[in-house]
Amino acid sequence: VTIRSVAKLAGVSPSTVSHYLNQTAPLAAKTSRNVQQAISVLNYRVNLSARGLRLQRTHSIGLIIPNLSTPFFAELAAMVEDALWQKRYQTLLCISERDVEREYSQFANLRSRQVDGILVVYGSEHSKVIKAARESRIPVVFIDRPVPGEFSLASENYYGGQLAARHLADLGHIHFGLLCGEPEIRNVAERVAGFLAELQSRKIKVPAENILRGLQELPFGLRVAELLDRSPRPTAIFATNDIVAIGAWSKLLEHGLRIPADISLMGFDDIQMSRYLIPPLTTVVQRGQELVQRAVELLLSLIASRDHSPDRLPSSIMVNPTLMVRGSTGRPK
Amino acid sequence: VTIRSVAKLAGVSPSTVSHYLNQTAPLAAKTSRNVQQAISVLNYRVNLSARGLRLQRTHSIGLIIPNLSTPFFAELAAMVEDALWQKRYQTLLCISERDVEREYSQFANLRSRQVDGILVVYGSEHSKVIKAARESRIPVVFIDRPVPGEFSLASENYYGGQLAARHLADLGHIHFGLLCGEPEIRNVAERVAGFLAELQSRKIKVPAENILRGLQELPFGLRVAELLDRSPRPTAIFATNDIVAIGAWSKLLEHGLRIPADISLMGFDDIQMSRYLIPPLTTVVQRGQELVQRAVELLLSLIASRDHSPDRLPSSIMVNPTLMVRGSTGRPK
DNA sequence: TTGAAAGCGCTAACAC
DNA sequence: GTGTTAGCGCTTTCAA
Repeated sequence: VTIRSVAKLAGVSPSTVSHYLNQTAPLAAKTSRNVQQAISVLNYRVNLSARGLRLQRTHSIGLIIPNLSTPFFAELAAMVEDALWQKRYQTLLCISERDVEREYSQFANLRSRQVDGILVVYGSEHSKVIKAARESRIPVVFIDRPVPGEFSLASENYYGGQLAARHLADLGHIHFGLLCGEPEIRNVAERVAGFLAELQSRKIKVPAENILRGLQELPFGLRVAELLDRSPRPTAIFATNDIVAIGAWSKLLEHGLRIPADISLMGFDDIQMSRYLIPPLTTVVQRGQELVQRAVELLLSLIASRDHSPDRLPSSIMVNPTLMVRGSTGRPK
Repeated sequence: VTIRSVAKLAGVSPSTVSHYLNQTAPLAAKTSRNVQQAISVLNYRVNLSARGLRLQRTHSIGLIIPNLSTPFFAELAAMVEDALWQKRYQTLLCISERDVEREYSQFANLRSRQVDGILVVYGSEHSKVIKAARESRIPVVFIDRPVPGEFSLASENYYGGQLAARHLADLGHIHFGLLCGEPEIRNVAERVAGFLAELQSRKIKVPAENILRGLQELPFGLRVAELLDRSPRPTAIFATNDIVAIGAWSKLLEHGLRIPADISLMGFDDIQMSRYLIPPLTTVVQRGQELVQRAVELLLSLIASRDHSPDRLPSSIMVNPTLMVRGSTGRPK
């Protein structure tokens, strides 16, 4: 059932139906009614594939994201879908698994599908998508990391690391343990750098053996046990994301330690779950909602202005994280 | 850059380029080379929007899912994206938030976009999507609940509830507490029914006051504290999903109870996180990977056979859950 | 082995 | 106010 069949039934031309659909010309009341009738009789629905071809606009956006098993990413994805749905855009989901090749071919595929724009939470510093974005004329906005020369939004991770250190040091902690995700991930590296820099400015050193490295996933947090053997034993643990902190939390409880009486624990991200642990997790809040909101607005405005205005200059927007003090941190004994 | 420009540069006709692209006719080696060259010079990529219009096949699938904040759903969504990507299909993501109207308009929108098929994890027993699916000719497969008269895959939740009860009763438990999600969600109701039926067959009664009801989300699990006041105090707790069990787990630890020495705890789903708690959670495994794998295969085969074969008869495939005994359950004191 | 031509369903000048 | 027509980029007979 096409626009033609509707036109035929209503006794008008296809273009009249189109005008009715898009309110692109005033119709006689009677004509309007006839068309409306025909549409509902036939249960007609516009073919967006055809419209997309004609308009060179599909009203769809590609989202490339490393995974959904990291709660922070799942939350981002959901916020993106919601923001786009509000604007009547369809989300095309691509999970890259941080695989550079996969990510790249997903990008190419999205372009082939004529999406109006692409949102990318990229997976690796060696992403080929940046170059691809630069070479194509399609609007792309990067989320979660600053990308020089491209439109991007990211959290100021270094500052977030500083916030964490400041909070713990202000409480009086001197002996620290760190659970660091992959140092190749720049966000992680910056959180750690900010954390250590803040401590250094207070003349506090963290011994190298107190800095553990592993994947940014829950099981890595279990390795916190290793830090308990150090002497002096750390009185505060900083994990580079919440999910690792949750792993640590679980292990610490198992060891019979009380949080925060015996040991303080901090994370980074503020995923939903962090609020509900007992004690709830003190963390550095990445303002995901703001990141997504602004990214979507930016992307849609780039799309809107694409044909009309001259090229806007790319810029990286940095969103400052904030400190959320909950129950998992306190003064050292 | 279109197929025309490629044709022009290569000195052939558009149809020849098309034949090259789709290997739908043998080309002279030399022609092939020319076309190949022109394609790479112009960096041509086929416009899938146009191809979709022409072929009446977009190689895209819609996925409607209640949310991504429930880890089980996030895992399902990721598995769907992956399975479809393997088959070179694009996933169009729609999050319904269990909102009947939203879900319905997402379904309609997906149809307008000419997706080849739709996968729906539906949000409510009053979903309008079932009716819509029945009235449209588009292949639809429901996941997570059986839908009479439609293609669907679901876990045998009643049996899963029985498995849980059997395990706990076999360990010698007599006094139980239940944390039940929304009873309007049929899956939940069936898990509970199976659980209670199995106990009843063993002449074990669960007092009504030991059955708490709430949302299937983590904070509800915290209410497990209420069950600790009952006398006799329950020695085993069954939650209708893992995330609620995790909430309970956290609260129980806070109360200084040892799991499973003082109290046993079971969940349902087997989300990734359950493996990493300490102690790891004994749970009923919903085989999400199998659900998704079979759903995708079914959907694609429906799509493939749509024009050729006669209509296949819809059927509900029930996947039996399995028991995963981990550390959170043991004999009562 | 290649090309001409029609058409997928829609929109938008432009004419009436 | 409404209709005619061309064309978005592609595939696919059918003919050469």
